[in-house]
Amino acid sequence: MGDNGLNNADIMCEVEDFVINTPVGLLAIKVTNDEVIRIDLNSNESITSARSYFAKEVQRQINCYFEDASFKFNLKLNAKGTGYQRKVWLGLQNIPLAQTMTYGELASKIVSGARAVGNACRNNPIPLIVPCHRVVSTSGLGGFAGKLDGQLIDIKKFLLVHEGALLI
DNA sequence: TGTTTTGGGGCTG
DNA sequence: CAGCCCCAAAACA
Repeated sequence: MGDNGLNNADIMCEVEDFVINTPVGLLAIKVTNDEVIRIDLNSNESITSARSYFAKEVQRQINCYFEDASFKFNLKLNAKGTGYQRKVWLGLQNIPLAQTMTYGELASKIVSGARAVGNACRNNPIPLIVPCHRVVSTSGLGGFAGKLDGQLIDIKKFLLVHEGALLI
């Protein structure tokens, strides 16, 4: 890491943005040549096509997931965050399909606190693939993408139903 | 229900 | 560095 806070990779890699349509609305996706950097839910941008080979592959895998929730993503991810955040995000990826865990349960696994886990989940730059939707509150669904209710929570609910972790 | 405790992160000075 | 505020929680009465 240099003084300007950038890795060499940040300088060298070209970034491609594209927007796809999914059952949970438009997703704005940001990739480099070989890594997923970010996924934004509820994008307001219009649909744009994936250009690079890698971008097309990301689009293909996301379509596969919406077709069949048991599809396993095989994509290189580059989620930028603090050490703690990365630890939480790693924990998220270890929650099996169709299962949920409470913020407190995940916290005890990594020797932390429930609210701290929630904070890190809120800052997850790659929702969907890093499955923060599988973490719920003891007294309900908890939040999603920084929101406690509304459209985003409907998406969280949809994903859990899609995966079979939640009855309709 | 409401109140209290909680653990990281980010901001400010 | 310290102090302060922000939260997608949880425990408890």
